[in-house]
Amino acid sequence: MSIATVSRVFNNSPRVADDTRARVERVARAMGYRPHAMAQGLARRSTNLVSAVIPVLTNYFYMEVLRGMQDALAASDYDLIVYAATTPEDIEGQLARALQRGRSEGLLMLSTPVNDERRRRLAQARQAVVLVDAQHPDFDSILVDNVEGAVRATRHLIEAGYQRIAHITVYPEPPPARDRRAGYEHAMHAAGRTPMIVASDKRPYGFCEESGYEAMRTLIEQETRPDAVFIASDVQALGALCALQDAGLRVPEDVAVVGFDDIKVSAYARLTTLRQPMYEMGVLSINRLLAHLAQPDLPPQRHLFVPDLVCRASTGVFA
Amino acid sequence: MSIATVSRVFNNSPRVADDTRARVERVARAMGYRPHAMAQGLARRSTNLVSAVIPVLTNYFYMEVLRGMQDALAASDYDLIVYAATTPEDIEGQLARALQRGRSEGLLMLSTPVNDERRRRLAQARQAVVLVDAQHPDFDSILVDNVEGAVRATRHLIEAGYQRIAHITVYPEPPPARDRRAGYEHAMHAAGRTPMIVASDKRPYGFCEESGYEAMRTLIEQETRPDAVFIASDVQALGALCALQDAGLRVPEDVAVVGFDDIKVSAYARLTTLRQPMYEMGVLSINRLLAHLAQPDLPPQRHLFVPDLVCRASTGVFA
DNA sequence: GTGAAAGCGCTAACAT
DNA sequence: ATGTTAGCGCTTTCAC
Repeated sequence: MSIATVSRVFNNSPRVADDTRARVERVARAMGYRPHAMAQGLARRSTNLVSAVIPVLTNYFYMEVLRGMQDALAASDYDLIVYAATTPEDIEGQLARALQRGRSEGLLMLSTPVNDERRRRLAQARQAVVLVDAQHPDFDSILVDNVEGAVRATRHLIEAGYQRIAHITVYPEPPPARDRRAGYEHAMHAAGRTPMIVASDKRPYGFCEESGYEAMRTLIEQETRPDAVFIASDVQALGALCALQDAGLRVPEDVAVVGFDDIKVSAYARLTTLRQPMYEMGVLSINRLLAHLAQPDLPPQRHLFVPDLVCRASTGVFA
Repeated sequence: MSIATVSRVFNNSPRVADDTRARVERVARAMGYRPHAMAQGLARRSTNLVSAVIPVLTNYFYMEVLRGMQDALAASDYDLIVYAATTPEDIEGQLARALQRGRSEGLLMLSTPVNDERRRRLAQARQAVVLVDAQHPDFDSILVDNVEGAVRATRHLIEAGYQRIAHITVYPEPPPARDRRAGYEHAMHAAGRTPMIVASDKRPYGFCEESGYEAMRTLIEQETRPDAVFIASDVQALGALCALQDAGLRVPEDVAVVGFDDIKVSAYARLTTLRQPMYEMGVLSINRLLAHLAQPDLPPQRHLFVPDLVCRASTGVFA
C-alpha cells in the first residue's frame, strides 16, 4: 500500500479499486488518520482557507453577515479566518496578515474602502476578493443602497405628517453614514424642508448607543425640538429612545424615531427602521468568493440591495 | 545569497551579519517578499493558527468573548479560524474541521460540554485546549459562577420586597441555564418561597427575544401574576420587557425584571442584570491558550468569575 | 557568518 | 489500478 494510493483515496480519485479504497478507509478510520492540512496545502498550492477582515467585531451587522458567511461556507470545505481590527488604524495590520502568502486564498473585506494603495496590495496578493459594504470597480462589491434607504426613511416621516425632521449621524462619518445623510438631505430638500443634523463625536466607532443618546440629548435641549428623527443606525436609535424616555418624552407622540439596519432587538424596541439583508449579504459574498476561486477570470460584479422600510410603533404609522 | 540566510533573517537568527541582514531586508521589501505561511508551517510544524468553535454566532455574549480573543491575539502572531455551528448538531462537524491535523495548534471551545467521546477526540488531536463557559478537569476552563449569579439576582428581588418572584428559563436547557435555574431555586427555598418557573420551547436556540416574550406572556396570563421575574438571559429579558409593555404593565411598578449577561443594550433598556466579564474571559482564554502553546506540560487550570449585580431601573432599586 | 542538503507530509505527473 | 519520484517553499542541522 503506497502513500500515493492513500492520497488518491482521500482525494476521491476514480483510479482506485473498490476493495483497496475500502481497505484504506478502514485502516484510516482505525488509526484515526486524516491528511495534514498544511502539507496538503503546500502540495496543491491551496490552503482551503479564506479570510474576512472586519473593522469591529461587536456589531450586530457584522455578526449577521458573518453568520451568513459561515453558513454558506459550511457547504464547502473552506474554513474562515477572522481578522478583526482592534482599532480603526489596525485595519492595515489585519489586512497585511490576511494577505500573507500561503495563508488564505480569498478575502472578504467588510466596510473598508479601497483606496489606490489597498487596490495595489490586493492585486499583488493574487487572492479572490469580495467587498462587502464597500465598492471598487476591480472587485466584487456587495452593498446596500444607503442613499435610497435614507430617502425612504425621510419620506416616510414627511408623509406621516411630521414637521421638524432631524437627522442623527456619527462623527467620524464612514461611507454608509455619509450616504444616509445625503439621502436624508436630498429628501428634505425635495420636500422643501430644512435639514437639521446632529452628530456626537464618538471615537473610534460612532455606531453605538452612547452616540445616539448624546445626540438625542442635544436635540431635546434645543429651542425648537424636532418632532421626528431619522437616525443613521439602530444601535444609535436605541440610545436615542433611552434619552427620550429619560426626558419624559413619548414615542411617537412627542418624537417619532426611524433607525437603519433592522437588527434583532429593533423589533422588540418597536423601532421603525430600514431592513438590510445582512445574512443574505454574507451568503452572497461567500458564493461570489467561491465562484472566483473556482473560476479566477470571472469578471467582478456589483450587487446592490435596496433596504426595505419596516414600520413599527416608533413612527406610529403601520404602512 | 542563499535561501538559508534569508530564512535566518526572517527568523531573527543572531547568526547573520548586520550588513547582510540589512541587504536581505531591503531586497525583500523591494520585491514584496514574505515567507509562505504553509511552507513555513510545514517546516516548523506549527501553523500559527488557533481555532474557536462556537455554537451560535449571533449572540452578544460570544461576540464579546470573541472580541477579547481577537484583541489578545493581535499581540501574538497567531491568527484565528472561527468555526460556527449552523445547527446544534453541527458542533461535531465543526469540531472535526478544527481538529484536522495540521490545521490549527490550539482550540477554544465555547459553551460546549466535554463528554467522554469529545475528551478522547481532543486528547488524540494533541492541541492546546481551553474551554470557555464549560469545564472539564483535563482542560483549562474559564467560566462564570452561574449558580451564585442567580442566587444574587433572586436575593436582590427578595430583599427589594417582591413577593411572587418567577423565573424564566429556556428549553432545551443548556448547562448555564440549568445552573441559573438551580441558583434561583436554591435562593427561593432558602427564603421559604415557592419557585415558579416558565420556559418556552424555542429550538434550536432558546436565548432569544422571542422566547422571553412568549414566556412572559404565559406569566402575564396566569391567575396570580408574579410581581418580579428573574430571566435567564438579557436577550430574553428584552423580549419580556416588550411583552410587559404590550400588556400595558409598568416596570418595575407592576413587574420587576432582572436579566443575566449585561449585554450592551441592557444599559439602555435600564435592565438590572448580572454582569459577566465576557471580554475579559476572551482575553484570558487566549492568554491561557498561548501559555499552553509555549509550555505544553502546563497543568490545566480552572478560572471561575463571579458575576456582579448591576442595578438599574427595571428593579427600581439602586443598591 | 554563510551555504548545502535533508526533511516537513503531502500531490501529481509519470511509469508500470 | 498501483507504485515511484519529483517537487511545494520553507527550516534546520551540519559543514565550512
